[in-house]
Amino acid sequence: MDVREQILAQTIRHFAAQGFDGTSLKEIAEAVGIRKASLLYHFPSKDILHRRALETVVSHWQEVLPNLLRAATSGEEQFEAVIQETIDFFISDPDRARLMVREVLDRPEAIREMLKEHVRPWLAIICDYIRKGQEQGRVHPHLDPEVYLLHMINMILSSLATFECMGALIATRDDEVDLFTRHVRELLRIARASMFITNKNEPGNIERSVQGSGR
Amino acid sequence: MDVREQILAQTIRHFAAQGFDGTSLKEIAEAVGIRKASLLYHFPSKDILHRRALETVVSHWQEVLPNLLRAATSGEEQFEAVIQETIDFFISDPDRARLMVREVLDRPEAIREMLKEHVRPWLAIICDYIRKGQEQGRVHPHLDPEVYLLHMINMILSSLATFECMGALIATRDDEVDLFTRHVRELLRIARASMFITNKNEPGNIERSVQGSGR
DNA sequence: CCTACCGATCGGTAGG
DNA sequence: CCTACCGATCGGTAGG
Repeated sequence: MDVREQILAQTIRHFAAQGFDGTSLKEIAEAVGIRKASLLYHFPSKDILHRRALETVVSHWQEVLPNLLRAATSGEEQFEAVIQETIDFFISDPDRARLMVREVLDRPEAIREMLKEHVRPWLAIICDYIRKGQEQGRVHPHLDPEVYLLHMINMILSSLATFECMGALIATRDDEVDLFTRHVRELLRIARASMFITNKNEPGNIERSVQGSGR
Repeated sequence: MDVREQILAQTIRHFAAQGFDGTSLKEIAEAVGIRKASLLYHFPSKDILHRRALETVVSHWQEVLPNLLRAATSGEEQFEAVIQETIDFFISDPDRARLMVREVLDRPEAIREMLKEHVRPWLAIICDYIRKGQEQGRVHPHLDPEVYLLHMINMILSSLATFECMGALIATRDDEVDLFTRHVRELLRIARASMFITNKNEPGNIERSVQGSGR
């Protein structure tokens, strides 16, 4: 891995843990093993470094997104596959979720414009499928598709961003299931139960997400 | 309102919007209309100011919490009253939600200990009522009580903290219902539909929350 | 509650 | 990729 990539990786790590204002260029440089002035040769300002770090996360996401949408073109299993893929993406590196939540809090206007331009069109497509499900009587008639999806995105992002801390509220049980697996399982159950009209409400298969985390 | 209260109010505002590291004592002092050195007479360090600001929010919450629990002592309506009260508390000042989410990201270990000591005992009480509901067949048998509550707390907190930004993803409709009302309505619907075994899935009455926001 | 001031650290530049 | 350095701002103190 070349220096530029190392800088970006450490930037994401540090910004996710301490935020933009809480991280100095010196910290990042030393985590890479160079001097601050050398870092500023690769990225001429802290703002530009910040922008490039965000682009790294967002572009990874935009590579995955088309696959999600292909899976979302029909019924119940496909919908769950989308939720599962989204969860997997952020499980594979929780710093992505933390960075995005911080960004929403720190620069709401900039993210607003980004969402409008790059996320809302994709959301509209999924909403159409949800409305079809409502016409077919498979999806709860009172569900508000746009707002439902917003809540799911928000729940996935922030529950993974805060799990390490908020998990302290969950009591350990005597069975073999670890906290994180229960967390993801319940997340999927809530998404499913609040969407579909059905009697079956089993936990379902989430083996992939468990393998995806390294817990 | 005396100076000390003004300082705390402006501290909560600024920390919520820009975070601890992104806010200087000079900014807070000038928002109150005094000099930085005068602020440091009332609160001898930035860390102490931070602690007092947090205590202000948490103690407000702890005044409200017993009322919630009293409402939570039985059936379906009571449960919804608790969710509604929690939502109302954070709607009445969204900075509370933003500050708490930031705190979880910035100081996870400190918050972890706080949650274990002050929140987990209350949660255990609510969990018992959920388990009773499961025995009576009113609550989904696969629901994981602790984890479910964690997701609800997280969803309420972070959806209100990020609504102003994330709301950009919701398309405006032609009817009379504004975005924020739809947001809270869907939040309640998800909480209800993922918990109770029932056919009725109406939006329900959320007039209080709409009045509580000043939108 | 103020003015005046402190050392430390910040992001960034010059020059090699 | 480095050393050496810049002005600005930070949290905090002295003294009144």
